[in-house]
Amino acid sequence: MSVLSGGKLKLIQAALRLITQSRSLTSLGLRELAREAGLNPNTFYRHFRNLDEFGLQVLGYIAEDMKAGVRELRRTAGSSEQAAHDTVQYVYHYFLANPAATTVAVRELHGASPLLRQALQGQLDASAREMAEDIIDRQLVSEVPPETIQEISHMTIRYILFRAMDYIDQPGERERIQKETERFINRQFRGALVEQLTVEQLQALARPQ
Amino acid sequence: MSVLSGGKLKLIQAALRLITQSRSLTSLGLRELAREAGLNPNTFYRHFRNLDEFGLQVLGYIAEDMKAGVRELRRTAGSSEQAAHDTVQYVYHYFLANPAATTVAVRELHGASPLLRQALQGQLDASAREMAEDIIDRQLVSEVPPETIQEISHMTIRYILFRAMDYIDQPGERERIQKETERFINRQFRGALVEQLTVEQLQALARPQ
DNA sequence: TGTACATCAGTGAACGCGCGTTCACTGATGTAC
DNA sequence: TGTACATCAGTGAACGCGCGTTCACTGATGTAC
Repeated sequence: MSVLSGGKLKLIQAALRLITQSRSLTSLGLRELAREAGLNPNTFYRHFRNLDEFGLQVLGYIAEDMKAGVRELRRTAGSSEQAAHDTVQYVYHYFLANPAATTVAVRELHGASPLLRQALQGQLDASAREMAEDIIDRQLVSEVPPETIQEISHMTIRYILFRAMDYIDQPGERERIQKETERFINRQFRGALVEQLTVEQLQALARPQ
Repeated sequence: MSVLSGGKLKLIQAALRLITQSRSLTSLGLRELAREAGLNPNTFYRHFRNLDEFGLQVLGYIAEDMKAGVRELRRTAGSSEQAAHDTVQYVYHYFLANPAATTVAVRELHGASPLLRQALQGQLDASAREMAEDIIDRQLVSEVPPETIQEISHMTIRYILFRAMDYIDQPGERERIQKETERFINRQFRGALVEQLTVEQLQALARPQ
Protein backbone atom coordinates (compact mmCIF):
# COMPACT_ATOMS: atom_id res chain seq x y z
CA MET A 1 0.00 0.00 0.00
CA SER A 2 1.36 3.40 -0.95
CA VAL A 3 1.86 5.96 1.82
CA LEU A 4 -1.30 7.91 2.57
CA SER A 5 -1.54 11.12 4.57
CA GLY A 6 -3.37 10.81 7.89
CA GLY A 7 -6.77 12.18 6.94
CA LYS A 8 -7.02 10.40 3.64
CA LEU A 9 -6.21 7.07 5.23
CA LYS A 10 -8.65 7.77 8.08
CA LEU A 11 -11.47 8.36 5.57
CA ILE A 12 -10.74 5.21 3.60
CA GLN A 13 -10.56 3.13 6.75
CA ALA A 14 -13.80 4.70 7.95
CA ALA A 15 -15.40 3.57 4.68
CA LEU A 16 -14.17 0.00 5.18
CA ARG A 17 -15.53 -0.01 8.74
CA LEU A 18 -18.94 1.33 7.69
CA ILE A 19 -19.20 -1.12 4.80
CA THR A 20 -18.60 -4.07 7.11
CA GLN A 21 -21.47 -2.82 9.22
CA SER A 22 -23.76 -3.71 6.34
CA ARG A 23 -23.69 -0.61 4.15
CA SER A 24 -22.69 -0.45 0.50
CA LEU A 25 -19.83 1.70 -0.75
CA THR A 26 -21.95 3.76 -3.14
CA SER A 27 -24.45 4.70 -0.47
CA LEU A 28 -21.95 6.09 2.03
CA GLY A 29 -22.35 9.81 2.77
CA LEU A 30 -19.63 12.40 2.99
CA ARG A 31 -20.66 13.56 6.46
CA GLU A 32 -21.14 9.97 7.57
CA LEU A 33 -17.57 9.19 6.54
CA ALA A 34 -16.15 12.28 8.22
CA ARG A 35 -18.04 11.48 11.42
CA GLU A 36 -16.72 7.91 11.46
CA ALA A 37 -13.20 9.16 10.71
CA GLY A 38 -13.42 11.79 13.45
CA LEU A 39 -12.82 14.64 11.02
CA ASN A 40 -14.56 17.80 9.89
CA PRO A 41 -16.77 17.13 6.83
CA ASN A 42 -14.77 19.58 4.74
CA THR A 43 -11.54 17.72 5.23
CA PHE A 44 -12.98 15.30 2.68
CA TYR A 45 -12.48 17.91 -0.04
CA ARG A 46 -8.79 18.26 0.81
CA HIS A 47 -8.32 14.69 -0.47
CA PHE A 48 -11.08 13.87 -2.94
CA ARG A 49 -12.95 15.85 -5.53
CA ASN A 50 -16.26 14.06 -4.89
CA LEU A 51 -17.76 10.80 -3.69
CA ASP A 52 -17.25 9.04 -7.03
CA GLU A 53 -13.52 9.68 -6.92
CA PHE A 54 -13.50 8.51 -3.32
CA GLY A 55 -15.21 5.26 -4.27
CA LEU A 56 -12.64 4.54 -6.94
CA GLN A 57 -9.79 5.19 -4.54
CA VAL A 58 -11.28 2.86 -1.94
CA LEU A 59 -11.59 0.26 -4.66
CA GLY A 60 -7.96 0.82 -5.61
CA TYR A 61 -6.92 0.38 -2.00
CA ILE A 62 -8.83 -2.89 -1.83
CA ALA A 63 -7.57 -4.08 -5.22
CA GLU A 64 -3.92 -3.72 -4.21
CA ASP A 65 -4.69 -5.81 -1.17
CA MET A 66 -6.45 -8.50 -3.16
CA LYS A 67 -3.69 -8.73 -5.73
CA ALA A 68 -1.17 -9.31 -2.97
CA GLY A 69 -3.44 -12.10 -1.72
CA VAL A 70 -3.58 -13.80 -5.10
CA ARG A 71 0.19 -13.59 -5.52
CA GLU A 72 0.73 -15.03 -2.06
CA LEU A 73 -1.60 -17.85 -3.07
CA ARG A 74 0.49 -18.58 -6.11
CA ARG A 75 3.49 -19.31 -3.91
CA THR A 76 1.61 -22.05 -2.03
CA ALA A 77 -0.57 -25.06 -3.01
CA GLY A 78 0.30 -28.68 -3.99
CA SER A 79 -1.11 -30.67 -6.91
CA SER A 80 -4.50 -31.32 -8.56
CA GLU A 81 -7.24 -32.06 -6.04
CA GLN A 82 -5.02 -31.21 -3.11
CA ALA A 83 -4.54 -27.85 -4.84
CA ALA A 84 -8.31 -27.26 -4.85
CA HIS A 85 -8.51 -27.95 -1.14
CA ASP A 86 -5.59 -25.71 -0.21
CA THR A 87 -6.64 -22.92 -2.52
CA VAL A 88 -10.21 -22.87 -1.28
CA GLN A 89 -9.00 -22.88 2.31
CA TYR A 90 -6.59 -20.03 1.69
CA VAL A 91 -9.04 -17.92 -0.29
CA TYR A 92 -11.83 -18.19 2.27
CA HIS A 93 -9.45 -17.34 5.07
CA TYR A 94 -8.35 -14.35 3.10
CA PHE A 95 -11.93 -13.17 2.65
CA LEU A 96 -12.61 -13.76 6.31
CA ALA A 97 -9.65 -11.55 7.21
CA ASN A 98 -10.87 -8.84 4.80
CA PRO A 99 -14.63 -8.68 5.22
CA ALA A 100 -14.94 -5.07 4.05
CA ALA A 101 -13.11 -5.71 0.79
CA THR A 102 -15.24 -8.80 0.21
CA THR A 103 -18.50 -6.99 0.88
CA VAL A 104 -17.58 -4.14 -1.44
CA ALA A 105 -16.62 -6.52 -4.21
CA VAL A 106 -19.85 -8.53 -3.97
CA ARG A 107 -22.14 -5.51 -3.65
CA GLU A 108 -20.58 -3.31 -6.29
CA LEU A 109 -19.95 -6.01 -8.89
CA HIS A 110 -23.64 -5.77 -9.77
CA GLY A 111 -24.21 -2.42 -8.10
CA ALA A 112 -25.67 0.84 -9.35
CA SER A 113 -22.42 2.55 -10.36
CA PRO A 114 -21.23 1.50 -13.84
CA LEU A 115 -17.81 2.97 -13.05
CA LEU A 116 -17.21 0.75 -10.02
CA ARG A 117 -18.84 -2.21 -11.76
CA GLN A 118 -16.44 -2.03 -14.66
CA ALA A 119 -13.42 -1.53 -12.42
CA LEU A 120 -14.35 -4.57 -10.35
CA GLN A 121 -15.06 -6.79 -13.32
CA GLY A 122 -11.64 -5.99 -14.72
CA GLN A 123 -10.13 -6.81 -11.37
CA LEU A 124 -11.88 -10.19 -11.17
CA ASP A 125 -11.03 -11.06 -14.76
CA ALA A 126 -7.38 -10.41 -14.01
CA SER A 127 -7.56 -12.72 -11.01
CA ALA A 128 -9.23 -15.40 -13.11
CA ARG A 129 -6.51 -15.14 -15.75
CA GLU A 130 -3.87 -15.44 -13.07
CA MET A 131 -5.55 -18.51 -11.62
CA ALA A 132 -5.88 -20.14 -15.05
CA GLU A 133 -2.27 -19.37 -15.92
CA ASP A 134 -1.19 -20.97 -12.68
CA ILE A 135 -3.19 -24.14 -13.35
CA ILE A 136 -1.84 -24.38 -16.89
CA ASP A 137 1.78 -23.70 -15.86
CA ARG A 138 1.68 -26.34 -13.19
CA GLN A 139 -0.03 -28.83 -15.53
CA LEU A 140 -2.65 -29.76 -12.95
CA VAL A 141 -5.15 -30.83 -15.62
CA SER A 142 -3.12 -30.85 -18.82
CA GLU A 143 -5.82 -32.81 -20.67
CA VAL A 144 -8.23 -29.88 -20.43
CA PRO A 145 -7.81 -27.19 -23.12
CA PRO A 146 -6.56 -23.76 -21.91
CA GLU A 147 -9.77 -21.94 -22.93
CA THR A 148 -11.76 -24.31 -20.76
CA ILE A 149 -9.41 -23.82 -17.82
CA GLN A 150 -9.78 -20.09 -18.30
CA GLU A 151 -13.57 -20.38 -18.35
CA ILE A 152 -13.73 -22.55 -15.27
CA SER A 153 -11.37 -20.22 -13.41
CA HIS A 154 -13.63 -17.32 -14.24
CA MET A 155 -16.71 -19.15 -12.95
CA THR A 156 -14.93 -20.35 -9.85
CA ILE A 157 -13.65 -16.92 -8.83
CA ARG A 158 -17.18 -15.54 -9.00
CA TYR A 159 -18.69 -18.50 -7.23
CA ILE A 160 -16.22 -18.23 -4.36
CA LEU A 161 -16.71 -14.49 -4.06
CA PHE A 162 -20.44 -14.82 -3.53
CA ARG A 163 -20.12 -17.76 -1.20
CA ALA A 164 -17.60 -15.74 0.79
CA MET A 165 -20.45 -13.54 2.01
CA ASP A 166 -22.15 -16.52 3.62
CA TYR A 167 -18.79 -17.81 4.81
CA ILE A 168 -18.18 -14.56 6.68
CA ASP A 169 -21.72 -14.21 8.05
CA GLN A 170 -22.31 -17.79 9.20
CA PRO A 171 -19.44 -19.13 11.29
CA GLY A 172 -21.25 -22.44 11.85
CA GLU A 173 -21.47 -23.13 8.13
CA ARG A 174 -17.86 -22.46 7.22
CA GLU A 175 -16.64 -26.01 6.94
CA ARG A 176 -19.72 -27.00 4.95
CA ILE A 177 -19.29 -24.07 2.54
CA GLN A 178 -15.63 -24.87 2.10
CA LYS A 179 -16.30 -28.51 1.22
CA GLU A 180 -19.17 -27.55 -1.05
CA THR A 181 -16.84 -25.22 -2.91
CA GLU A 182 -14.23 -27.95 -3.31
CA ARG A 183 -16.89 -30.21 -4.80
CA PHE A 184 -17.90 -27.38 -7.14
CA ILE A 185 -14.37 -26.98 -8.46
CA ASN A 186 -13.68 -30.69 -8.73
CA ARG A 187 -16.93 -31.32 -10.57
CA GLN A 188 -16.13 -28.58 -13.06
CA PHE A 189 -12.72 -30.00 -13.86
CA ARG A 190 -13.84 -33.61 -13.83
CA GLY A 191 -16.74 -32.66 -16.07
CA ALA A 192 -14.31 -30.92 -18.40
CA LEU A 193 -12.08 -33.99 -18.49
CA VAL A 194 -14.91 -36.15 -19.82
CA GLU A 195 -16.44 -33.48 -22.05
CA GLN A 196 -15.91 -35.50 -25.23
CA LEU A 197 -17.59 -38.67 -23.90
CA THR A 198 -21.32 -39.20 -24.47
CA VAL A 199 -23.74 -39.18 -21.58
CA GLU A 200 -24.42 -42.87 -22.22
CA GLN A 201 -20.74 -43.74 -21.80
CA LEU A 202 -20.64 -41.73 -18.59
CA GLN A 203 -23.73 -43.42 -17.22
CA ALA A 204 -22.13 -46.79 -17.98
CA LEU A 205 -19.05 -45.68 -16.05
CA ALA A 206 -21.17 -44.49 -13.16
CA ARG A 207 -23.40 -47.57 -12.82
CA PRO A 208 -20.99 -50.43 -11.97
CA GLN A 209 -19.85 -48.67 -8.79
CA MET B 1 -51.06 -11.42 -9.07
CA SER B 2 -53.67 -10.38 -6.54
CA VAL B 3 -55.79 -7.32 -7.29
CA LEU B 4 -54.14 -4.09 -6.19
CA SER B 5 -55.79 -0.69 -5.84
CA GLY B 6 -54.61 1.93 -8.32
CA GLY B 7 -52.18 3.90 -6.18
CA LYS B 8 -50.55 0.89 -4.61
CA LEU B 9 -49.94 -0.70 -7.98
CA LYS B 10 -48.65 2.59 -9.38
CA LEU B 11 -46.07 2.83 -6.58
CA ILE B 12 -44.88 -0.74 -7.05
CA GLN B 13 -44.59 -0.30 -10.79
CA ALA B 14 -42.73 2.97 -10.25
CA ALA B 15 -40.26 1.05 -8.08
CA LEU B 16 -39.72 -1.54 -10.80
CA ARG B 17 -39.15 1.20 -13.37
CA LEU B 18 -36.66 3.05 -11.18
CA ILE B 19 -34.79 -0.12 -10.31
CA THR B 20 -34.29 -0.96 -13.98
CA GLN B 21 -32.77 2.48 -14.40
CA SER B 22 -29.87 1.29 -12.29
CA ARG B 23 -31.03 1.93 -8.73
CA SER B 24 -31.35 -0.59 -5.93
CA LEU B 25 -34.62 -1.31 -4.15
CA THR B 26 -33.35 -0.39 -0.70
CA SER B 27 -32.07 2.99 -1.82
CA LEU B 28 -35.32 4.21 -3.37
CA GLY B 29 -36.83 7.24 -1.67
CA LEU B 30 -40.48 7.78 -0.76
CA ARG B 31 -40.73 11.09 -2.60
CA GLU B 32 -38.81 9.66 -5.54
CA LEU B 33 -41.35 6.84 -5.80
CA ALA B 34 -44.32 9.18 -5.52
CA ARG B 35 -42.85 11.45 -8.19
CA GLU B 36 -42.32 8.53 -10.58
CA ALA B 37 -45.83 7.24 -9.84
CA GLY B 38 -47.36 10.69 -10.37
CA LEU B 39 -48.80 10.78 -6.86
CA ASN B 40 -48.61 12.98 -3.79
CA PRO B 41 -45.84 11.77 -1.43
CA ASN B 42 -48.37 11.17 1.33
CA THR B 43 -50.36 8.72 -0.72
CA PHE B 44 -47.53 6.32 0.08
CA TYR B 45 -48.74 6.16 3.69
CA ARG B 46 -52.25 5.14 2.59
CA HIS B 47 -50.75 1.84 1.39
CA PHE B 48 -47.55 1.16 3.31
CA ARG B 49 -46.41 1.77 6.85
CA ASN B 50 -42.84 2.56 5.82
CA LEU B 51 -40.18 1.87 3.19
CA ASP B 52 -39.24 -1.50 4.69
CA GLU B 53 -42.79 -2.79 4.34
CA PHE B 54 -42.87 -1.40 0.82
CA GLY B 55 -39.68 -3.27 -0.07
CA LEU B 56 -41.12 -6.54 1.16
CA GLN B 57 -44.30 -6.04 -0.83
CA VAL B 58 -42.36 -5.30 -4.01
CA LEU B 59 -40.39 -8.46 -3.36
CA GLY B 60 -43.62 -10.38 -2.90
CA TYR B 61 -44.95 -9.03 -6.17
CA ILE B 62 -41.77 -10.14 -7.92
CA ALA B 63 -41.71 -13.52 -6.19
CA GLU B 64 -45.21 -14.41 -7.40
CA ASP B 65 -44.07 -13.60 -10.90
CA MET B 66 -40.94 -15.71 -10.61
CA LYS B 67 -42.78 -18.69 -9.21
CA ALA B 68 -45.15 -18.62 -12.15
CA GLY B 69 -42.10 -18.62 -14.40
CA VAL B 70 -40.59 -21.66 -12.72
CA ARG B 71 -43.87 -23.56 -12.90
CA GLU B 72 -44.25 -22.72 -16.58
CA LEU B 73 -40.74 -24.02 -17.06
CA ARG B 74 -41.66 -27.30 -15.46
CA ARG B 75 -44.29 -27.90 -18.12
CA THR B 76 -41.71 -27.67 -20.94
CA ALA B 77 -38.21 -29.19 -21.59
CA GLY B 78 -37.08 -32.52 -23.08
CA SER B 79 -34.42 -34.90 -21.76
CA SER B 80 -30.92 -34.69 -20.24
CA GLU B 81 -28.61 -32.39 -22.20
CA GLN B 82 -31.43 -31.14 -24.40
CA ALA B 83 -33.15 -30.20 -21.14
CA ALA B 84 -30.19 -28.05 -20.12
CA HIS B 85 -30.31 -26.18 -23.41
CA ASP B 86 -34.05 -25.55 -23.32
CA THR B 87 -34.09 -24.61 -19.66
CA VAL B 88 -31.22 -22.15 -19.99
CA GLN B 89 -32.87 -20.59 -23.02
CA TYR B 90 -36.19 -20.26 -21.26
CA VAL B 91 -34.73 -18.89 -18.05
CA TYR B 92 -32.63 -16.22 -19.74
CA HIS B 93 -35.56 -15.12 -21.84
CA TYR B 94 -37.61 -14.87 -18.71
CA PHE B 95 -34.99 -12.68 -17.04
CA LEU B 96 -34.74 -10.56 -20.15
CA ALA B 97 -38.49 -9.99 -20.03
CA ASN B 98 -38.32 -9.09 -16.32
CA PRO B 99 -35.22 -6.96 -15.91
CA ALA B 100 -36.46 -5.16 -12.81
CA ALA B 101 -37.17 -8.38 -10.93
CA THR B 102 -33.77 -9.73 -11.94
CA THR B 103 -31.94 -6.61 -10.83
CA VAL B 104 -33.69 -6.58 -7.48
CA ALA B 105 -32.91 -10.22 -6.89
CA VAL B 106 -29.21 -9.88 -7.72
CA ARG B 107 -28.70 -6.63 -5.80
CA GLU B 108 -30.65 -7.51 -2.67
CA LEU B 109 -29.47 -11.12 -2.34
CA HIS B 110 -26.24 -9.72 -0.89
CA GLY B 111 -27.62 -6.27 -0.10
CA ALA B 112 -27.70 -4.21 3.06
CA SER B 113 -31.14 -5.26 4.32
CA PRO B 114 -31.07 -8.56 6.24
CA LEU B 115 -34.86 -8.76 5.90
CA LEU B 116 -34.84 -8.69 2.10
CA ARG B 117 -31.75 -10.85 1.98
CA GLN B 118 -33.41 -13.61 3.97
CA ALA B 119 -36.63 -13.38 1.99
CA LEU B 120 -34.75 -13.67 -1.28
CA GLN B 121 -32.58 -16.55 -0.16
CA GLY B 122 -35.68 -18.49 0.84
CA GLN B 123 -37.17 -17.74 -2.54
CA LEU B 124 -34.09 -18.99 -4.40
CA ASP B 125 -33.80 -22.09 -2.24
CA ALA B 126 -37.39 -22.97 -3.06
CA SER B 127 -36.67 -22.60 -6.78
CA ALA B 128 -33.57 -24.80 -6.42
CA ARG B 129 -35.60 -27.48 -4.65
CA GLU B 130 -38.22 -27.35 -7.37
CA MET B 131 -35.54 -27.67 -10.06
CA ALA B 132 -33.91 -30.61 -8.28
CA GLU B 133 -37.25 -32.34 -7.77
CA ASP B 134 -37.96 -31.96 -11.44
CA ILE B 135 -34.63 -33.48 -12.46
CA ILE B 136 -35.09 -36.37 -10.05
CA ASP B 137 -38.70 -37.04 -11.09
CA ARG B 138 -37.80 -37.13 -14.74
CA GLN B 139 -34.77 -39.31 -14.06
CA LEU B 140 -32.51 -37.15 -16.21
CA VAL B 141 -29.39 -38.23 -14.33
CA SER B 142 -30.58 -41.11 -12.19
CA GLU B 143 -27.01 -42.21 -11.40
CA VAL B 144 -26.35 -39.03 -9.45
CA PRO B 145 -27.54 -39.08 -5.81
CA PRO B 146 -30.44 -36.73 -4.93
CA GLU B 147 -28.35 -34.63 -2.51
CA THR B 148 -25.88 -33.93 -5.28
CA ILE B 149 -28.64 -32.98 -7.69
CA GLN B 150 -30.00 -30.67 -5.03
CA GLU B 151 -26.58 -29.10 -4.52
CA ILE B 152 -25.94 -28.60 -8.22
CA SER B 153 -29.41 -27.10 -8.70
CA HIS B 154 -28.67 -24.63 -5.93
CA MET B 155 -25.37 -23.60 -7.51
CA THR B 156 -26.87 -23.39 -10.97
CA ILE B 157 -29.76 -21.14 -9.93
CA ARG B 158 -27.34 -18.68 -8.39
CA TYR B 159 -24.94 -18.83 -11.29
CA ILE B 160 -27.68 -18.12 -13.80
CA LEU B 161 -29.10 -15.29 -11.72
CA PHE B 162 -25.80 -13.42 -11.70
CA ARG B 163 -25.09 -14.09 -15.34
CA ALA B 164 -28.55 -12.80 -16.13
CA MET B 165 -27.36 -9.27 -15.30
CA ASP B 166 -24.73 -9.48 -18.04
CA TYR B 167 -27.23 -11.18 -20.32
CA ILE B 168 -29.60 -8.24 -19.96
CA ASP B 169 -26.95 -5.52 -20.24
CA GLN B 170 -24.93 -6.89 -23.16
CA PRO B 171 -27.14 -7.89 -26.09
CA GLY B 172 -24.12 -8.85 -28.19
CA GLU B 173 -22.96 -11.40 -25.63
CA ARG B 174 -26.24 -13.23 -25.14
CA GLU B 175 -25.55 -16.27 -27.24
CA ARG B 176 -22.09 -16.63 -25.73
CA ILE B 177 -23.44 -16.36 -22.17
CA GLN B 178 -26.16 -18.88 -22.93
CA LYS B 179 -23.71 -21.44 -24.28
CA GLU B 180 -21.31 -20.82 -21.43
CA THR B 181 -24.10 -21.51 -18.99
CA GLU B 182 -24.99 -24.76 -20.74
CA ARG B 183 -21.37 -25.85 -20.45
CA PHE B 184 -21.45 -24.91 -16.77
CA ILE B 185 -24.45 -27.12 -16.10
CA ASN B 186 -23.25 -30.02 -18.21
CA ARG B 187 -19.82 -29.98 -16.59
CA GLN B 188 -21.39 -30.06 -13.14
CA PHE B 189 -23.54 -33.08 -13.93
CA ARG B 190 -20.84 -34.89 -15.92
CA GLY B 191 -18.40 -34.23 -13.09
CA ALA B 192 -20.94 -35.62 -10.63
CA LEU B 193 -21.40 -38.73 -12.77
CA VAL B 194 -17.71 -39.59 -12.51
CA GLU B 195 -17.26 -38.46 -8.92
CA GLN B 196 -16.20 -41.93 -7.72
CA LEU B 197 -13.48 -42.37 -10.36
CA THR B 198 -9.92 -41.28 -9.59
CA VAL B 199 -8.35 -38.39 -11.43
CA GLU B 200 -5.88 -40.86 -13.00
CA GLN B 201 -8.72 -42.92 -14.46
CA LEU B 202 -10.31 -39.78 -15.83
CA GLN B 203 -7.07 -38.58 -17.38
CA ALA B 204 -6.73 -41.98 -19.05
CA LEU B 205 -10.25 -41.58 -20.44
CA ALA B 206 -9.48 -38.08 -21.66
CA ARG B 207 -6.14 -38.80 -23.35
CA PRO B 208 -7.00 -41.39 -26.09
CA GLN B 209 -9.49 -39.05 -27.75
C1' DT C 1 -85.50 4.91 -3.55
C1' DG C 2 -83.59 8.17 -0.54
C1' DT C 3 -80.89 9.73 3.36
C1' DA C 4 -77.13 9.62 6.82
C1' DC C 5 -72.86 8.04 7.98
C1' DA C 6 -68.37 5.55 7.62
C1' DT C 7 -64.50 4.33 4.98
C1' DC C 8 -60.80 5.26 2.29
C1' DA C 9 -57.58 7.06 -1.60
C1' DG C 10 -55.58 11.11 -2.47
C1' DT C 11 -54.15 16.25 -1.56
C1' DG C 12 -51.36 20.45 -0.05
C1' DA C 13 -48.89 22.85 3.34
C1' DA C 14 -45.69 22.66 6.82
C1' DC C 15 -42.11 20.59 10.16
C1' DG C 16 -37.37 19.48 11.43
C1' DC C 17 -33.26 17.24 9.84
C1' DG C 18 -29.15 15.70 7.55
C1' DC C 19 -27.12 16.21 3.35
C1' DG C 20 -23.31 18.06 -0.07
C1' DT C 21 -20.94 22.19 -0.86
C1' DT C 22 -18.79 26.90 -0.28
C1' DC C 23 -16.24 30.45 2.17
C1' DA C 24 -12.93 32.51 4.97
C1' DC C 25 -9.79 31.28 8.38
C1' DT C 26 -5.84 28.77 11.22
C1' DG C 27 -1.62 26.66 12.11
C1' DA C 28 1.96 23.51 10.93
C1' DT C 29 5.51 22.13 7.62
C1' DG C 30 8.53 22.90 3.67
C1' DT C 31 11.35 25.92 0.65
C1' DA C 32 14.29 29.97 -1.02
C1' DC C 33 17.66 32.99 -0.16
C1' DT D 1 20.97 30.46 11.20
C1' DG D 2 17.28 33.44 10.41
C1' DT D 3 13.53 35.41 7.74
C1' DA D 4 9.79 35.52 4.29
C1' DC D 5 6.68 33.12 1.76
C1' DA D 6 4.05 29.12 -0.17
C1' DT D 7 1.78 24.94 0.54
C1' DC D 8 -1.40 22.20 2.59
C1' DA D 9 -4.40 19.50 6.17
C1' DG D 10 -7.86 20.68 8.92
C1' DT D 11 -11.67 23.90 11.02
C1' DG D 12 -16.36 26.19 11.86
C1' DA D 13 -20.21 28.61 10.21
C1' DA D 14 -23.47 29.04 6.81
C1' DC D 15 -26.14 28.00 2.33
C1' DG D 16 -29.95 25.80 -0.13
C1' DC D 17 -32.15 21.44 -0.93
C1' DG D 18 -34.58 17.14 -0.74
C1' DC D 19 -35.84 13.99 2.51
C1' DG D 20 -39.42 11.35 5.65
C1' DT D 21 -43.29 12.45 8.31
C1' DT D 22 -47.48 14.82 10.32
C1' DC D 23 -51.80 17.40 10.07
C1' DA D 24 -56.13 18.81 8.55
C1' DC D 25 -58.85 18.55 4.61
C1' DT D 26 -61.54 16.75 0.19
C1' DG D 27 -64.34 13.92 -2.51
C1' DA D 28 -65.73 9.47 -4.08
C1' DT D 29 -67.59 4.93 -2.93
C1' DG D 30 -69.86 1.63 0.09
C1' DT D 31 -73.23 0.44 3.76
C1' DA D 32 -77.41 0.66 6.96
C1' DC D 33 -81.93 1.52 7.49
